[in-house]
Amino acid sequence: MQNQGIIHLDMDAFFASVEILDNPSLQDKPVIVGGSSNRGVVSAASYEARKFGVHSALPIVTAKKICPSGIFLPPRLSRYREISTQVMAIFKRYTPLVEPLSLDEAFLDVSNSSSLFGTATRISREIRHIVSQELGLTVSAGVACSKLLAKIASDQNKPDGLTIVPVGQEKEFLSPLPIKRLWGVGKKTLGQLEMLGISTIGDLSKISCDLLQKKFGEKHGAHLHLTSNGIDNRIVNPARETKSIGNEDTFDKDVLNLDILKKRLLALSIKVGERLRKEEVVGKTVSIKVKYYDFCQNTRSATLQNPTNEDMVIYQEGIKLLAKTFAGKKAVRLVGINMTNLTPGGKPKQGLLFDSKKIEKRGQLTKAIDTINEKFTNNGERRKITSGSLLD
DNA sequence: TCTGGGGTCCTGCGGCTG
DNA sequence: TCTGCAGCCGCAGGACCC
Repeated sequence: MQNQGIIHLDMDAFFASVEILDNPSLQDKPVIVGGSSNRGVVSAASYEARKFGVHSALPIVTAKKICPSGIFLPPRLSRYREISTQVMAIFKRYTPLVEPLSLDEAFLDVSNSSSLFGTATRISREIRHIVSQELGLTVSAGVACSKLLAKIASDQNKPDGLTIVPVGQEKEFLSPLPIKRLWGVGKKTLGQLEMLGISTIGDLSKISCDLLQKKFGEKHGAHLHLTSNGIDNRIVNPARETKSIGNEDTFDKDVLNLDILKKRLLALSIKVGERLRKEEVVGKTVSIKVKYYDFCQNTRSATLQNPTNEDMVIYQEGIKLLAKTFAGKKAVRLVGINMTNLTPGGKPKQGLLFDSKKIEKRGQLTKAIDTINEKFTNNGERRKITSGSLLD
């Protein structure tokens, strides 16, 4: 018999709840956290705002129309990160096996914690109580024998709910649920499944793995078959490595001017470089993303000879890639830059031997700039100074 | 409604290499 | 020397998640 030792914990309307926590006069008001410009979307909405139909990913413009009394606030990511660290620390009092999925949710494997703290159900009750007492926030929990079921369960009784999937009743729990509740079923897959006349997880579980693989590809098909049958053998992994680090920005107005695009790309390269150095990793593949006014998008990537975390190297490669897109010919809405192929290493690898002094100097300069920015930057989100050479 | 920003993973294609 | 093939890898795009 499988052990019912997996808990999924999910903070309720996290960003909005933190805003209310910091400003209690917002209590019971429709708080909407989202992008500062009218081009943004909703990141989080309080349950009061949800009564108006506001939900995450809804365009801000629409949210303002359907909820004119809404209190619209820009996101304060550094504050949310701070609270998230405190929440995760509470989780870790019960088990070292905590796998954060994002700032506001995590899986816990408490299979080996029962002698100290009792059953998974008891632990999840206790955690919810402590988070509420110590931080003033509510969290919903799901308890089951697998990550898949725990995650679906935590969503059953939101907000401030606890759902337990008893061992042996996994199929009964899953069968009547709509397929969109399944991890990996988004808009496209949902449409295709509906065309096959499938509406519940129970319906899907009756379809052969072969057919699903033909329709959705080998991996995705097999995944749908297994999960719809309640099979999920993934373990809780507390040490998941970051695979990529990137930043992107949407312009207030579509941009045709290449100089403006390059300047934004520079600012983004600096952000990415800073983050790589902070994480003490170097990246080997640079990718850029360009989204045009018509929402078509291009991605271009190139793999460097030597991995780097230097702003200038990232930027220069980004510029080369930008030249391979329609930027400058077609108005651009968004530009982004991303590093993948990450490996540990604080120092960028040297390219040519005779460049070693220059690289060392550049490294020292970059480090000094990072230190100054760390000291003086507000919220860690806006860089105050930069290396003049980067602007050449 | 008019569509962000941070990611992960997968698929398909084409080039390179043995 | 040329051709065909398989396997690998880089690249581009897409779907999905929060």
